[in-house]
Amino acid sequence: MKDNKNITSRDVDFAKWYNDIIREADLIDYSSVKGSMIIRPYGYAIWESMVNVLDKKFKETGHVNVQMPMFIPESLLNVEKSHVEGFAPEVAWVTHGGDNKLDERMCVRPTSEVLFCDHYKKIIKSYRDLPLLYNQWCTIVRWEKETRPFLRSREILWQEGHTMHATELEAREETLRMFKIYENFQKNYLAIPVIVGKKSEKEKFAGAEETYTIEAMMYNGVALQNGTSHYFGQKFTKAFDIKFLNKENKWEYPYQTSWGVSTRMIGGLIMVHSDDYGLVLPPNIAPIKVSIVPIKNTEEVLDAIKYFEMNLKEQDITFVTDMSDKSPGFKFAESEVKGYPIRLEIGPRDLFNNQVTLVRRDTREKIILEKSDTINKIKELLIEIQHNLYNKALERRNSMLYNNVKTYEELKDIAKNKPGFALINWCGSTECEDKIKNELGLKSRCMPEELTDTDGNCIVCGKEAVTKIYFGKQY
RNA sequence: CGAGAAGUAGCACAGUUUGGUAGUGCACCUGGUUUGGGACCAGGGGGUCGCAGGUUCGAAUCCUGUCUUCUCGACCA
Repeated sequence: MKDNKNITSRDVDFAKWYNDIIREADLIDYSSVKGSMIIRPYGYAIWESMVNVLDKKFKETGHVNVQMPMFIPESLLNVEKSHVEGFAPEVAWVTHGGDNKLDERMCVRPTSEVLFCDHYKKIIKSYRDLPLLYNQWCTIVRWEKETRPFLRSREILWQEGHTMHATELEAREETLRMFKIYENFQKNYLAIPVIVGKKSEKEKFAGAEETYTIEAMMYNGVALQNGTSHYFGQKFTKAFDIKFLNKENKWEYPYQTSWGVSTRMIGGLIMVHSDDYGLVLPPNIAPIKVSIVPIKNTEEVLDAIKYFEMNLKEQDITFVTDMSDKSPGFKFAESEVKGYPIRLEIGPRDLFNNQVTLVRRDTREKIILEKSDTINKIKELLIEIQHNLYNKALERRNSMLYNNVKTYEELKDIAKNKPGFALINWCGSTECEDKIKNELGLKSRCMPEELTDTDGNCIVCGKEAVTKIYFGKQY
């Protein structure tokens, strides 16, 4: 069996492979606006699958959905200084309404902290109004210079949670609670092993006191920031003069968080699991779990298909049946391109023996089994494929993790010859961080909480290290 | 935003050097034969050659501008 003839091999040209997968699986189309992609039905179905899981988890933790305006008047964006400095270079401005120039220009939201604050200022009066746990599903715009499908676009489809709390402790707990939900989601649903931790001062969100990040490693060792959760303290609430009366009848500024994930996760999903035959989707997130392929349209085959369709429906297992007049070989290839976790081949030869052929997408192994065992085997396999994909990704990631880097020379060698993440001792200074970036092209990923104990000095300047931190190339 | 490459049918590309009626493969439609790893035969449809100017009797082809895509960098959460 040969590789898919329309897909460049992953090991030959990773970037081209990535674009080929997206095209062949019908995930997106390019639009006439740079970096503003058209998400096609199958791509959107993957996003919907993510939305369904996350939205449920948000609601379980007490959050409610709202919809804010998409425009931000310039004066509103300017309220919090470090925030506007971070985002101003990449916002799109609306200057006209029809032919009339606006008195005040407005940007298209690059993120909605200030919109929420503007609203919260009006509705927060008492400690009884807190906590306020809002989320919105929406698109935002950031005028990126270089764009890539899913990984970096100008228009971004995402979710942003914005919450207000009476105490610092509550807000910090919220930041970590949502961070944990993201982490578990990526592990358990996307089957992506992630490295989590705090961002450095230099890399944190504009306006945040602390940024927690989920860092995923792609097949080629490059990092993808796949979600963030921010603790703001009272920075914005003071800037916006948002106050509430506490139980002692005294004015206080509430504490704030925000957190978000985007369709970038689809890019991560592709670059972690997919192969030269096409997309590979973990069963827990795949919109369609089983593809049914009739080998020949005989009466027995059609009857068997009806039987399986009925049973799958009963078990709530999503499926597609390819009844087109394409040849079986075409249908096999097609269901591999689409990444359906399990393929059920039904032909006269198997049926004659009361059997069917099952093919798992992750290993492409063919399994022949009794017709009556099929549904149970499918249920079993969906779980096994999920685990296998995670374990394979974990093994691969660990093979590109360098946790024992002691010198700058070693780091240099990794930057040049070994794709992946390197964990180093760091003094905490932006100077040393910049030096690594400028000389080696690596950016800091995060400081993992459980690995903060240092065992030496900063490998850049030799001063006492205050933490361990991962560095790597990023998308 | 800098350097480089590309844009011709849904996809992949030839044609551009040397200006002269738009091509190939796959995909698509119709009919038939097929069907266990991308079927075969016959017939058919589809492109103002990214867009806008210019040069010319005549532009896919030459010139200018612009947009989009890709690669590498810079920027960027």
